[in-house]
Amino acid sequence: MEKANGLAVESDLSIGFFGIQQNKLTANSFQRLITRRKNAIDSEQMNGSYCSDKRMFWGTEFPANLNRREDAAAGKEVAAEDEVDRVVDFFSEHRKTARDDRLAAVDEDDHHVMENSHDHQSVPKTDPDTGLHLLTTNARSDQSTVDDEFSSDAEDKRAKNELTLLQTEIQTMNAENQRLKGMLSQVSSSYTALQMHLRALMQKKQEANNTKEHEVVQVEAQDKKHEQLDNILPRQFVDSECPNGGMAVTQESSKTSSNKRTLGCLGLPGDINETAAFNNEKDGKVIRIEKSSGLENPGWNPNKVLDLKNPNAMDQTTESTMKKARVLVRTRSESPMISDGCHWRKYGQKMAKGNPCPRAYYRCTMAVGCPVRKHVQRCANDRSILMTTYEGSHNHPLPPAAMAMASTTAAAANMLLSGSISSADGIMNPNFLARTILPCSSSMATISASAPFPTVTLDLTHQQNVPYASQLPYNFGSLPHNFGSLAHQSQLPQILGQALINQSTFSGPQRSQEQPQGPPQPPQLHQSQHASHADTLSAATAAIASDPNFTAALAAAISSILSGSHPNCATAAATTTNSAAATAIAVMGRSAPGSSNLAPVIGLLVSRGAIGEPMDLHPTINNLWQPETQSSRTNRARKKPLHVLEHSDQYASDHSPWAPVRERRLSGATKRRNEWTPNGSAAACAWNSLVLVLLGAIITATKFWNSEGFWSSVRLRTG
DNA sequence: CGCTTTTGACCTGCGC
DNA sequence: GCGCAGGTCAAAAGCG
Repeated sequence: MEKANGLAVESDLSIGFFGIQQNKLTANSFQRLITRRKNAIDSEQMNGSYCSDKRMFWGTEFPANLNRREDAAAGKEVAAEDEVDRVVDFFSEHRKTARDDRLAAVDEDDHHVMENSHDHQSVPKTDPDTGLHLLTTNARSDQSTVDDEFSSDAEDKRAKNELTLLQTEIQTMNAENQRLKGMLSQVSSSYTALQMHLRALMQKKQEANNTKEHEVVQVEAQDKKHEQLDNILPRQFVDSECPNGGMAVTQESSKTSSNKRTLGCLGLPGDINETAAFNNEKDGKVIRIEKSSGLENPGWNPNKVLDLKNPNAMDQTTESTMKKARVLVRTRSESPMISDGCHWRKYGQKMAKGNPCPRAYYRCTMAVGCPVRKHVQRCANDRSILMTTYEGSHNHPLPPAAMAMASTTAAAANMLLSGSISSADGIMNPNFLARTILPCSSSMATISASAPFPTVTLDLTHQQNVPYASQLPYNFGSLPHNFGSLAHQSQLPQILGQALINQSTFSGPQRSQEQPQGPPQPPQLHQSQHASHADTLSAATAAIASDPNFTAALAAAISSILSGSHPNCATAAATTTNSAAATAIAVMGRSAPGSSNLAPVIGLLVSRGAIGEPMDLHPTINNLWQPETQSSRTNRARKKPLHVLEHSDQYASDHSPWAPVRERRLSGATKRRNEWTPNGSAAACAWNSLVLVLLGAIITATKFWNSEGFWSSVRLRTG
């Protein structure tokens, strides 16, 4: 091996490949060269490759930006790597051809080198595909140096042109890849919103039509179907975590029937139960595909499509990706659990390594089969900090009180997921991510991504000055002090303003663009008035903080929306006399595109005690309000006939999958136990809700804000 | 008695 | 293959 211009090259063979011919050689030196070349080729054959380390080869012509190994280490995109692979294969093929030619030429040299050495001419071979000049016996060339240099320059230029074209193509494909990712993200968001809407509608319909007689008929029909299926299979499994439409795919160990696991849920429509089974010969397990009534599956998930040839592939990819995204909320709380508006059932507790405090595991019980889980643990270093980690997305309508946390965590998780997809290892630089997403949030919240699970951390522990119940009045009029801690962050208004700028769906009424210095005014709500948004947001912040009638006005506006007087936040904001309320509606209404825009505001109001519990506002949510507990689930299962249980646990409580979990009469003590908001910290929870709402807006906004600039910069840097 | 919480066993993935 | 750690299940204990 030799060094040339500081780059590692493999003797003169590589040089020959690039058309760099050598000078005239004497007979002796040529003989030595041939001997050396043959040794090199023999060595190459023993190693099984001409140039075992691609970096040596690429190092001469392809600088670091096409270095595969370094790209992988830097988190290069898969698509880009594929492209590089293609390039590598492309040139490897040509190198192989050139090598064969050279081997043949060297053999020939052995016979004729002595007598014909002076007469030999290099025989350039032109690749039919690329036009690259592949010289086979350049060492014997007696062409002039001038000709050599001319040929070398031409080949260099040609190779560089090829490289430029390839690099351009890679960049084009990267750009297209990002566009597709963006489209996928949008489709996913739209699907989620549509799914929620569909569930609400179906539930409404089910409530109207679901009579007892109908249920009995339905169960009998299901029994018949199951009897038929039981003839085919000794036992079937219906995964409770797949209450959605289509198929539930479970994997059953051949040794024990209790050892099953869900492979995924197939989004296949149809109303006839079907079951198929096939053996996975590799691990001796039986794969069962169960197709149940589409009407019985509220959470039908078209994202999950099973490839029968590779049943694990897509489902596991999607599922693992979604499951791995976590949102960690750090709060200061003395209560065992923060109030997030959802109902949870504790299903386990475990000592985690490195922390003397146990970790409690909870499962969302607001709907049967909801995949959302969380675990709660106190910080080892600071016991006053409660760390709540959320995982998964709710598959049911949420009460307004739960929307603040849910929308925030969902937005944060989506942000992380959409970003991590573009990196090879799925992990972003924590500091970079935090700085990019929340540049203003150093004292409010921080976001970080960490291994092994991509985790977004919403750190609310810096609000140490936020008074708890005893100090924080239930009046927004007291908010200036607290809100000011946010508002004094000079960048916050800009961020929120950017949120308005980047969310173009809002079409609120135009108002005066002039912002008087005196009493704060509502923000400019039209998207064309981008320039003033930062200022108007700043004014809005002050308006919310200073207006004592904010809550009442906001509640009135929301009531008008719910009663149908106003179809959306925009019109409600336009008609609300209270400027701060109009601002809040406008901001919140745009904070969660595609979802229930009012929900965060309602949740905020509920938590503030301004309006009643959500059942007073929304009949659909009311039906899902009662939590399920483990024992109720267990007992419900015990009391139901076996055939019902075998079909699905979820149907045991009610023959309709849309029906809520059976309500229970709770004793006073139980009710007290079920009070999620701990005594004395309700106001703190309300404050957290407010922060979470703002965080949701910020995260959602910056997701769009940075969708091009941020992620493309990451790609460019690694690409 | 009905319900919740506890807790040991079990499962699964990962690193060595 | 083994051990470890995180996560889950479900029987049993505890509570009102």
